[in-house]
Amino acid sequence: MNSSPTSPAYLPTLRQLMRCTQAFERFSGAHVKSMGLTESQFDVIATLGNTEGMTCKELGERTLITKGTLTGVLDRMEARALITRRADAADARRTHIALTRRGNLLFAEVFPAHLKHLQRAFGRMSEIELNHLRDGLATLRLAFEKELAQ
Amino acid sequence: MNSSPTSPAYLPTLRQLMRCTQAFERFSGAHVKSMGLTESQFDVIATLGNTEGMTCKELGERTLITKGTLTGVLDRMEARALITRRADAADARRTHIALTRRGNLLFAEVFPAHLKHLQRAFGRMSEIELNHLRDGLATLRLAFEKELAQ
DNA sequence: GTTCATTAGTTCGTATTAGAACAATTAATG
DNA sequence: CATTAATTGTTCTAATACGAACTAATGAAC
Repeated sequence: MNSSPTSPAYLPTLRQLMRCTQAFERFSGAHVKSMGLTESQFDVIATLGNTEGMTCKELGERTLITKGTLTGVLDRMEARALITRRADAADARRTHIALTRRGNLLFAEVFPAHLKHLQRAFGRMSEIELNHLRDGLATLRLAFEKELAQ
Repeated sequence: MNSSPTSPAYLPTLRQLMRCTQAFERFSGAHVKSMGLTESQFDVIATLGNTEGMTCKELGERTLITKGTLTGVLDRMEARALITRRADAADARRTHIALTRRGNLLFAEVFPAHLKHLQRAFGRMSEIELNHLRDGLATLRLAFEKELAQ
């Protein structure tokens, strides 16, 4: 049936990883978009909410957005007056990013609503199942990172 | 510490899902790129390899690339003479995509090499762990798709 | 204290990415 | 058969996405 020399046993897991992530992005993205934001923009707002703000570097690490991409995302959010860029007094290389008053209002509106939306899907799994899944994902992630480090 | 009304229990799982997928894409993408392909182009080659070819629709469903994106990916692969587009005789709406001789040579070269590369990371987990992870991911994916259908 | 290596952000080039609108074609229905 | 609905792929717009090169600024080493 399959001409390859026995398909690796890990392929179904990889396949589910990609399909699950894609399903999440469709499910989450559709809702976020209905609130006038992209997934990246929502991530930035969710990360900056309830904080004093942070540098681009830290924001990028938390949102998994690389710095080159982050510049453009922040440009558009700054144009919409959702965030501000402020030079760091102590270290002129750093830029401090924070939500504006308007950004905070949006955060308060969309963040709880989105958590509630996600809850509808995650609520279909038990906490035990979710914890097992979390651990399995963490193990696999470490495997990738260890191999990448070599 | 956290001003939100108790953070949902599913967030750590979601976090690991995104971080795991991103780690995979870095690990896989770096290797694929070293062979002169993008992740999407590799997916197309891997899907078309050892087949008679297929329509854009089927190719898109298997690779998880939406049709609007697929057109551009195929354009660039056609320009590199890796794939051909052939009109379907029975149904003029359909386009039949297949690897060229050159595409097949590339497939035979990069596909086994990439499976071997991935094996290094997945080999760090037992088959039992991988199967549990696969099942957990499948369950969560279904949860997203069911909610999306409503 | 000056040179060298690092770090933080921006800019740039190339390639996705999703979704909506579109054209061409086929199917379904009366 | 004619009209309508559904399907397939392309085109278009806006927004990522990544890495490499670049600039400005800080830190390290001597």
